[in-house]
Amino acid sequence: MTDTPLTDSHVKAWARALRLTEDVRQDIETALKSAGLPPLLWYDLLLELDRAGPNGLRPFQLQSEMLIRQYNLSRLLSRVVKAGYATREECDSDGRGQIVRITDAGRTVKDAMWPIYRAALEKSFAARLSEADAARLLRLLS
Amino acid sequence: MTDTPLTDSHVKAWARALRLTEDVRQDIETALKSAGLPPLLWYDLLLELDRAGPNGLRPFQLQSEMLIRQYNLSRLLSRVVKAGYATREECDSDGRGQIVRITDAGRTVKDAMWPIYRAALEKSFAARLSEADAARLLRLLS
DNA sequence: TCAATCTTGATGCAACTGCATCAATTTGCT
DNA sequence: AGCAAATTGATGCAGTTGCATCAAGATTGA
Repeated sequence: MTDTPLTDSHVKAWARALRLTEDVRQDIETALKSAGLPPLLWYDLLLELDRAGPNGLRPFQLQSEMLIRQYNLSRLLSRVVKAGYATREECDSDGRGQIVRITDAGRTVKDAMWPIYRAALEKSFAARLSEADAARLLRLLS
Repeated sequence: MTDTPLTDSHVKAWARALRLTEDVRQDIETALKSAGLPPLLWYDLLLELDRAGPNGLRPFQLQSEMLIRQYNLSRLLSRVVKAGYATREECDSDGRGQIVRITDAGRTVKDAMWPIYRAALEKSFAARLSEADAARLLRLLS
């Protein structure tokens, strides 16, 4: 089963990548928090919901888009809905299911988050990686 | 202050990198858990302690090695010490401080974690990245 | 048809994290 | 020396996550 054996380069690259993403992510969370905005996870959710448009999404669809566990999404949705950034409605075609849609307030907050997110990315991520390197990185991970 | 402006490549590369590391990390955690072993964070700690040798390390030194908050390390240490994988002793030269050392049991568990960690890395990380790409990635992030 | 199985989503409980703050030194300044 | 400031580490509380499990509706198949 080991088509691609694990090499020393893999291990070292993994360690670096983990370090970097943890670090950058932390910087982003800190920036969002000190701007009085919700955490990064909410941004991902609102982004998906906004992209989905007026038809909304079923939670299980969100689950596969975002890297998140079912029970975790369930509770995240509770919080986000409670905050007024999304709505949960019953699903006509499936009695078990729901349809989740972003609200105007949700769109507003998402849009407010992006400049902060972006600035943090610039300071924390772009500062360590030239544009050329970012392009290479993107190619590597595609 | 924006030496390196944030480009579209940066943003996309960031999204990919975050996705990848989250995904791989999750696979590793799952593998460790189903092997009845402690989480990844413990491995990092035990690795640092083992590297430090018999002199051990001060918590604040561990803090700067690992990406972890002070209060978080404090409690992680409590758990790891309670599990018998490390010891906390008073520090002679600094009455506030402690010295943390790995125990034999800690070394044993660390060594038991590595094959699982490694196998998960192989399946989850190496499977998506050739050795050449891993080497490129490492170079990019160095 | 209708019972077994699968899918969708929620929740009680325990563990973990973030935040604010505290206590006990140690260090630095005058 | 003596006191303010900084460093080191712990902890109460609230919020979040993981795990196991549950409930309710869909689907499959004899």
